[in-house]
Order: sequence, then C-alpha cells, then structure tokens
Amino acid sequence: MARTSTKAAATEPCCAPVGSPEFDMASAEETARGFAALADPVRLHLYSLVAGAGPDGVCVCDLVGPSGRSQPTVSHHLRILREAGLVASERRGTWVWYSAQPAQRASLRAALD
Amino acid sequence: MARTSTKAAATEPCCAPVGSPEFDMASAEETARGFAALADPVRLHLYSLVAGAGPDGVCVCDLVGPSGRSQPTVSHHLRILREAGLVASERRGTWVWYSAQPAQRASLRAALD
DNA sequence: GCGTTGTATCGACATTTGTCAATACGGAAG
DNA sequence: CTTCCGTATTGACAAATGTCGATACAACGC
Repeated sequence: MARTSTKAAATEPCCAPVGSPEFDMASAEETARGFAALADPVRLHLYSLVAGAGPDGVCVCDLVGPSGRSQPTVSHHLRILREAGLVASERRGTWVWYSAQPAQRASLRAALD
Repeated sequence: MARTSTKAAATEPCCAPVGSPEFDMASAEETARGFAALADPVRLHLYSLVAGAGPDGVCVCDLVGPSGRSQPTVSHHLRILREAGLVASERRGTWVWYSAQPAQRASLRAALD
C-alpha cells in the first residue's frame, strides 16, 4: 500500500513521482491488440507473406500450405490480423485475397516510441 | 489439400506461388515473444513509464500505483518485459529499478518491415 | 437444378495467460 | 539479531488462445 515519497522508510526517498500525466487506457487496448496480432509465429509468417506480396495481395489458397496449419486455423489467424487492422480481405470470384494495410503497421511502429 | 497452380479447378490459376523462400521460424518465435510482451495494456503502460523515465530508470515502487494492479502482478509483468529483452532490472539497495533497453525496441521496430 | 471447390464458422479440447492472496527472499534500520 | 519494508516467487483460479475436425456458406461449372 505504501505509496511514494510521502514517507521514506529506508535510506532515501526512493524516487521521483515519475510524473505519469495520464495514460490513455482505451488507445492502449487498441495498440495492445495490434501487437497481440503479431505475437504469434504463425501470424507473423502469414503477415510476412501478405505484406511481401504485391499490392494485389495474396490468395488464401497460397497461405494454407506454407503456414503448416489447417485451413480453419489459417482462417482464424487471418481474421485476427484483419480485426487488428493489419490486413484487409477482398473476395474475387471464388477466392479471397488478403492485402496489407500499411497505415496500421505505421501506427504500431509509431507506438514504439 | 489443393495446392497451388498445379491444377486449376475454377476460372483462373488463382495466383502465383508467392515465393516464400524460407521463413526463419526460430527468429519468428523470438520476435513473436517480443510483440507478445507489448500485447497487454498493463505492460504497455509499464513500459511507457519505464521508457519515459531517464536513463536511470524507474523504481518498482513507482510502478505499482499507476498500473492499478497488485504488486505481484506488476512483478509478473515486469518479468515478462525483462525476459523479452525490453527492459533491464538493477537492484539499488532496498529498491529495484527498471530501465529500457533501446536495442530490443529497435529490433522490434525493424521487424515491422 | 447439382456437384465441386475455396473460405468461414462452430464445437471441443489442451495450453497459455492475467490476476490475486499467501508466502518467501533480501536488504536496511533499530 | 530482530523487525520492517520492498520485491520476487508460489499456488490457485477464471478467462483467453491456438488448434483441429466437422460443418456451413459462397461462387463457379456442369
């Protein structure tokens, strides 16, 4: 319970109040979900495949094989990446193509500061 | 099971093999653990407090309050940040101070490419 | 219409994760 | 040495996560 600086129990006052002006918890949750989307090796692999493709993106049918996971699992991971805003999906006839969303990647890179 | 481009079952060959030369799964696990360390709002808050402090770092006693979590929980999160290489801990007499490790932050930023 | 193929959703399961109370460890003051 | 305070570890628990098989949905070709 002992808070800071009011009562020093040992040698020195420990530390300055470190001034945490205000922490936007709402945007932190958003940023955390962004990082969480990249917190899995399979999703990292999928994202590198999607981002490494041209602006047209990649067909899902070309993601299942390299990932080494079942098709429903790949679909699940792609959904997480999509809900995090890192990729977008578009239906083209029979197939679904995923493409990278550079804005969200830039947003996460900016959050590392 | 249908792989790519060998047999087109619909209108077009779907897509190019997208060329995934090789994916370093080992380093992906490392990177994933780095992002996982930032995939929690509480840890994001703690890291911002640590990184926002001077090069001396911050005393743990000044992190428990702002985080809104119990002291063991804060210790747990700090351990995860430390094991991810994002922060380092140093004992100074009675207290323990955490400081940011810019190298790992740069490594994660580089992984966003 | 029917069957086929690609993708998403559902249900279930084992594993991991976030959290706290209780406890142990470590250093400083008396 | 004893006591107090700050930090880390342990144990337990609910909740979230990664995975797959089974199934549903969507679009194409017949």
